[in-house]
Amino acid sequence: MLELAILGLLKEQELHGYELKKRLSEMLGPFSSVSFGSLYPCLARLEAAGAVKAVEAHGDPGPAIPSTGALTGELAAFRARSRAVRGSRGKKVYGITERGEALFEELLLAESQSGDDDRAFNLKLAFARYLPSEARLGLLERRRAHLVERLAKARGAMRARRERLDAYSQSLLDHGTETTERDISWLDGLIELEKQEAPE
Amino acid sequence: MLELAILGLLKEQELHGYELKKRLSEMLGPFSSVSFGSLYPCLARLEAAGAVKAVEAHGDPGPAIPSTGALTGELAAFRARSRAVRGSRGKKVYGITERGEALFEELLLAESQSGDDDRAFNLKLAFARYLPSEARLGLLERRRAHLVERLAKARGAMRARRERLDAYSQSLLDHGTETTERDISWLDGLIELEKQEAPE
DNA sequence: GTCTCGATATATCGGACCGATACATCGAGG
DNA sequence: CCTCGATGTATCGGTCCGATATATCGAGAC
Repeated sequence: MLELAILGLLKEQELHGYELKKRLSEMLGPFSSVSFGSLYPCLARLEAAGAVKAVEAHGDPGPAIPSTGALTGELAAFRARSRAVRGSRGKKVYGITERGEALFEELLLAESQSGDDDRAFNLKLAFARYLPSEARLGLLERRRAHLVERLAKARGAMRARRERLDAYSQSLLDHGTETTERDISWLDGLIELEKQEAPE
Repeated sequence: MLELAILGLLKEQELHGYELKKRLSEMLGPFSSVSFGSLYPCLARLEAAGAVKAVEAHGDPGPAIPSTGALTGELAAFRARSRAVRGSRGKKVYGITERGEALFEELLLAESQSGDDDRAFNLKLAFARYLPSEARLGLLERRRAHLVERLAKARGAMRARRERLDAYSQSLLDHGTETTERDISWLDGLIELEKQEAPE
């Protein structure tokens, strides 16, 4: 799912990894932030897949690299190759390719059958402006259905086992249930808005 | 953190993997449930570390295994070895050891500097009855401080960048903020209760 | 009686993501 | 000049996950 986030941000603007992480954190809140240990490998994957591409670092091209001591010809050549694509502070600025745009669409539309459902939904909603209205509505309603199911299962479990749980676990479960209810109300608000804006 | 959950459940009762998963799901709600792909390797780790131990499967010892066709001596010997520790349906029932009890205490007290903070807190709260009152209060107040900090950071980011975000992202962030506020209120309730029960 | 189906049960595999860590450069301030 | 903190890229080991394979058991169909 990180792919989706990166591609979505690069759609608007060319960025390097570090900046990408900052944008991501402010987009999804300081919770659920992304680590470099995921980000850089993911960028490498996307580059290998031809979905993003390191672009010429615009702005100041940086000083000549102060070659520290004697460099073998090999290393000097490598640095020369890097220089074309790295900015002043060794930045590698990435841009999205056409393949990347296509991949973005695909990921955004995909029924997230896999995994991390909360994270995936939040991410998709953050890029919902790229979806046609009916797909947006579908996303919201699928999410709502999911939460309603969750809630039903939680209530069932509570009815069956309440007496076996101590006060802390009960409070935890109650709070979780309440949070899910509020999530559903919030979704209802968004769905309402969505329908108003596309009535027919 | 899965270790903590497993040890906590085995503290109360000897269980096998499948049952462990069910208990875990009902303890933490149907969200944030644990997969077998984590559970079994984790049980193996704990067994290797001497924190849990496969115990004699009580109840019916199961029928003689209907050895399907010809078995090599190797395989027959292996099955014989397993038989001692597996119940009727091939169940492997685990119990906690003294090392496991010690590990549980350690994990429960540990300042969860690492990782998955939400999950870790929920888990610890679910086992809070094993903590002395002041440690419980510490857990709650550390969590509260964490959320307050989160909230401050989120608000700061919002003030700075609100105009750059579309309506969907804004709604997402607002909802997240509100949820965090409610989490804090909930914690305040728990802290209040805790203080009433141990006033001096 | 036997056949099939769903629940019970254990286990492994590849992959995503994380925290820790290492390393280098830059700018501000002492 | 020098150190310190922010910027910046990258890798490593490990945890957890979903998918999948495999096998047994009990209930109900027929």
